[in-house]
Amino acid sequence: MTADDLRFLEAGAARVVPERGLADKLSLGRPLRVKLGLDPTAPAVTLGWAVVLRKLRQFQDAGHVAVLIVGDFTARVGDPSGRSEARPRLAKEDVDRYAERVLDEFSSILDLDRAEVRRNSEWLEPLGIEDVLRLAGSITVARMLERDDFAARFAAGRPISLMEFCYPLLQGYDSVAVEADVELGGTDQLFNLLVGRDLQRDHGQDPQVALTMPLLVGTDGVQKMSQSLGNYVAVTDPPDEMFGKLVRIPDGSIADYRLLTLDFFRDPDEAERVRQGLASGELDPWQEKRRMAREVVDLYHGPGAGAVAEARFDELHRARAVPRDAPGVLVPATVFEQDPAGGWRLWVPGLLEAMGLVGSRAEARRLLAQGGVRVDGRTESREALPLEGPPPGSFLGSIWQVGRRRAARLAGLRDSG
RNA sequence: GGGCGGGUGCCCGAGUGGCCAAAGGGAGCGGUCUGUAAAAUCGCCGGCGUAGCCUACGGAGGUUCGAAUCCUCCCCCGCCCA
Repeated sequence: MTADDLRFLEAGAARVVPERGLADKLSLGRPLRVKLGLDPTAPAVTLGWAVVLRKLRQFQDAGHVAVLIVGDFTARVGDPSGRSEARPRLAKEDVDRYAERVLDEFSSILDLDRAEVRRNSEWLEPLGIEDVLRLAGSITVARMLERDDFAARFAAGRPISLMEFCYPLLQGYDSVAVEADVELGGTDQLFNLLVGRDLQRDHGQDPQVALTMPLLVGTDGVQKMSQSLGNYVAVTDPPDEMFGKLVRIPDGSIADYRLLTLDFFRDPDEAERVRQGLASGELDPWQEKRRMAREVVDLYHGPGAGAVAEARFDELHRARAVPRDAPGVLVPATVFEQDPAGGWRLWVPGLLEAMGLVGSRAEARRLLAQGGVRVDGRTESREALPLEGPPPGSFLGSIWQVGRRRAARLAGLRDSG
C-alpha cells in the first residue's frame, strides 16, 4: 500500500531530494503538508504549470494537504530575474486580482476546498531588516552562484541584483512559515526548494522533501513553455485552439507531452510505450500526436470534446473548408470608398486592419502581395475590390483569412467614431 | 572613489560623418510542399491610402548642408583596482 502510494506520488518526477525522503515522510503516517508557490503575476495557467498542479492533486487524492502560497509580497516587490529587465512591480489590488483569477483556473485541476491558501505577505511583511539579515546569513555567495541561471549570467557578464539573491531566501522562508513537508516545483526550482530545506533546518524543523517535475517544453519543441515566449497552451484555451496548438508540436516532443500532460497521473507506462513505439516505427507519429491532442482536449473540455475539435481541424485544414463560424466583426464604413463615377470599392488593407487580422495596413499589403489573404476561400491579391451597390453589399458575411490561422467574418458596418 | 570597455530594430550583432529604415544571424510571418511536425524552397519582416514623407540606433542639447557615427552633460550596464 505505501509502496504503491510512493510510486504513484513519485511518478514522472525529475528529482526527489533526498531520494528516500518521501518514503520517510509518508511513514510518519499523517497527512503531509505539500507546498506549492503560485505566481500571481501570470495571467493564464499553462499546460506547463498544470504539470505541477496535477502532481499536487495527486497528493490531495492520497489524503495530503495542499498548501498554496500566493507570492503577493514578492510580486509587489518585483522580481528582476530572467531577462535582467526589472519586472513591473504590481500594486496590491492587482496582485489580488491576478491571484484570484489564477486560483479560479486552478479549480479545474485542484480541489480548492481542501487546499490551504496562504499569502506570503502574512509572514514576510512583518520581517525586520534584522530578520532578513539573519536569513541572509544562512547562505553564502558561492552557494548562490551554484544556481544555474545565476552562474550563467555571472559568467556572461550579465547583471544580477542583490535582490535576486534574496528571492530564494524569501521563498525558502515560506517553507518555514507553513512548515512544509514537501515542496513541489519545476526542475528550474530545485535550488530554491533546497534553500527552503536549509532554512527549515536552521529553524529547527525537519527539512522538506523537494520534488521537482520536468519542465514541459513549449509548442516550439525547444524552449520551456512560458507565456512570455508565447509558446504555450493555456488550460482555458478553447478546444479548437488547444487541439491546433498541440498538433503543431514537433514529433520529437510527443512522448514528453503525453507523459507530462496526461500519463504520469493516469498511466505512467503509456508514455514510455508510445516513446518506444515511435522510436521503432511501429507507431505513426501523426496519429499519436492527434491522439494526444484529443486526450488533452478531453481532459480540459470534457469527454468527446477532443473528437469534435479533431473533426473540425480536418475540415478546416485538410479539406481547406472556409471557417464559416469565424468571429464576426463590425467594421467602420471608411473601409469602403466611393470613386468619382459613383461606384463603390472595398479597401482591403483598411478592412483587414479593422478586423484585427493584421497589425498594420503595411503588413496587410505585404500579405496581399504574397498571396496570404483569402476571401471566402479564394486567394485575393488586389488592394481594392469593386462592389455592386452601397456597402457592405455582397461582402456582408464574407469570411477573410490571413495565413492559416487567422480568420474573421465581416458582420456589418459600425458607426465610425 | 579610480581606471577601462559598453548601451543599435523582438533577441544577438555589424556599422565610427552622406551610398543607413541601418549588414549578418536567430525568432516571427506569408507562399509552395506537407501531417498547421521535420526537412526543403521562395518571399516578407517600423509606420503612413500606394507618394515621398514621418519615426528610429540609452536620454537631452550642440557642431555640420548632412549625425547611429563628432562634441557636451546626464542615465544605465560590465570588468579591474580600492
